[in-house]
Parts: sequence; C-alpha cells; structure tokens
Amino acid sequence: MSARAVFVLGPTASGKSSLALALARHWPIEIISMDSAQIYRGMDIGTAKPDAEQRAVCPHHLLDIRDPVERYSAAEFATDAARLIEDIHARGAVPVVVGGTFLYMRALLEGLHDMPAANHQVREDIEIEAARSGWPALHQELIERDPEAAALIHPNDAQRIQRALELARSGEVNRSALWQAPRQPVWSGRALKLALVPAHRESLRQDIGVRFKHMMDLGFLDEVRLLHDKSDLDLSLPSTRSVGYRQLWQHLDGELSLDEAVNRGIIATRQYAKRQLTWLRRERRLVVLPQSPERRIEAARRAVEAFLADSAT
RNA sequence: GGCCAAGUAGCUCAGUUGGUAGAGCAGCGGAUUGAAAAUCCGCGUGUCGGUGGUUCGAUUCCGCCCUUGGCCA
Repeated sequence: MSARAVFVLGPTASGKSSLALALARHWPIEIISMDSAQIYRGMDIGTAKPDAEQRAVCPHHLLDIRDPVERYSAAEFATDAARLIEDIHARGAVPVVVGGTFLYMRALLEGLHDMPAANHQVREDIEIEAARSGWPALHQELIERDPEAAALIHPNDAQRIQRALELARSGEVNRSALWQAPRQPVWSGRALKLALVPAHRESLRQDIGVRFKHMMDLGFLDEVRLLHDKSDLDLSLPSTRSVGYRQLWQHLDGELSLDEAVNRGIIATRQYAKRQLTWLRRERRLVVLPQSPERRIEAARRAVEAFLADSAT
C-alpha cells in the first residue's frame, strides 16, 4: 500500500495542533510541522510551538531545525517532508502534516521547477544596487534579461524581481525558461486534507487578539529580547521578520511603544490569517471540519478512519 | 455662563475661493516557484454634527442648537 498522509490545515489560532493531538488517541501518529517559523530554535512562545507536554504525546518533526540566523525554504521542506512521510509510514505510523504554510504544501504536492537554490552573494549585490539606483532600474534590467518573467512580476515586487534577476544573472537559463518544464510532485502519495475554517472572521480576530496577549503574559517580549541581544541577528532575516517578532523587535529598537508594538503585532497576525484563508479557499477536496470542538474531533476521526481503510488507489 | 477652536470614511486627518469629497492606517478581495509568519496587487457613498436661512445650487457663507477641548468667569 502506498504511503498516505493526513494534513491538518487552517489559519493561525484555529486549533490545528490540538486537533492533531486528538488523533493520537486513535492511531499511532507522528506530526510533521509545516510551519516556516516553528523551525527556529528559541522562537517558541511567539510561534505557538507545541510545548514539551504536547510533544510527549507523539513524535514531532521539523521543529527547531534551524538557528534564527539561518534560512529554510519551500524546496527544503518538500524534500524533508517527503522523506519523513515515507519513514513514518514504513514504521507503521500515520504521518500527520500540521501547519499553515501553504507554499510549503504546494511545493510538496505540486512540486517546484528545477531551479538553482538561492545565491546570497548575488542577492546581496542586487540589494546594494537597489539601494543605489532603485528597484525600477532593476526591473528594467529584468525586462532586458528575461522579458517574460518581467511581464509577470509587478515593478514594485522587489523580492520577486530580485529572485528572477538572481537566476538571470547567475545561470545560462532564466526563470521563464526554467518554468517551461513540467513540474513533478515531490511526494505523490494519497493525502487527506482536513481544514479548520473559522465560521466568522470576527471570532478569528478575537481569538488572535486574546492569544497574542496571552503570549505577552507568557514572556514573549523576553523571548524577543534574547534574539535582539544577539549580535548576529537583525531585521533582514526571515526569522526576525515573523509576525509579532518584528513588531516587538521594533519596540526594543525604540521605534514603537510597547502598546503600539502589541497592537501592530495583533494586526499583522490578522493580516497573516487572512492570507492563509486565501490559500485555503483555492484548495480542492478539503474536508472542512465542524466548529464545535467535540464534533470536530469526531468528524476528523471518522474521516481519517475512512481514509485509512479505503483500499482504492 | 462668556469667548475661542474643533466636529468630514472604522481611526487620524486633508480639502472644497459655493457645483455633494480624498490620503494614510484599519478592513475586504486576490496573487503567491529555494525569504512565504515573506513580498506584492486591487477595492473609498461617507445623512461632510443637527436644523433653519441666503442661493439655481450649501459639506463650504450666515443664524440657532448639540458635542468635545481650551481659555476666562
């Protein structure tokens, strides 16, 4: 039987972790975290990372796999997750992928084009040029080097201009050439996608505000202060730019009052949840779970039971 | 009680020398290919505090009223 994996999807603060752990009562499961911020060591409170007690319930993977000064990527996730799913399956357990980083899921299930990994030297050069002559000039360069890609990338989208230029400058093939080849899924087993979709935006908004304040009570600011005190970290890194961390960092820099930082952190979290809901809406074949906690767990249990019993391929 | 200032989008405010108004933030929708908790795009009807008056026409000018702040009593 080919490997199967259960996915638990939803916006931040929707209860993914606890639902996943509830499944552990019925099957031997192992959780694969699909979260671009929980990968960082020392970033626990602000990422709502499962604590020791939760991690004792079943094995968790892809937590604490990077130092905040390091980077990770959708491509690395896809490779790591595919390997873990197969390993877990081979052990006779059920792989449960839990998280809200939808680009990672797309990379895993739909694949990425075979492109070179990031070249940070080239990126830095581009960064310096952008500071000097502005992004419009670099978009102009992209029009010359890779007009097809330039047409798809908005002149204000610095990050994508940078990536496309990086490819055009450092290789013989540019982005639009690479994108012509078909994509292969990195993992192609059967997936059951369970989705937690809040009934009303307002309740999600409230939950996010309450949870952020709870994080503050748990010492979120001290957690960020430890990162802030490290000389090798700054706001140019993916880790420190995470929701909440960025705003508290700005407070520690003296740019924002604590109240203002907390308020902006909550707003940033809500905006993030909104983007996650946009990803979720275009997702096909979701099993959308009920709102009430008991019925939700029961519905998930039944869906997983049917999924595992189904012998069709 | 008197004088002064302010009252315009959910918030902060701009503006209309009289022709019914627009920014930032928030919010909403979307995109998303090695940074993705990132990055970017699109969306602005609101009794212009209320009510009378002048006017072809008032959010704009005038009177009165209400609210808020300040100063004076």
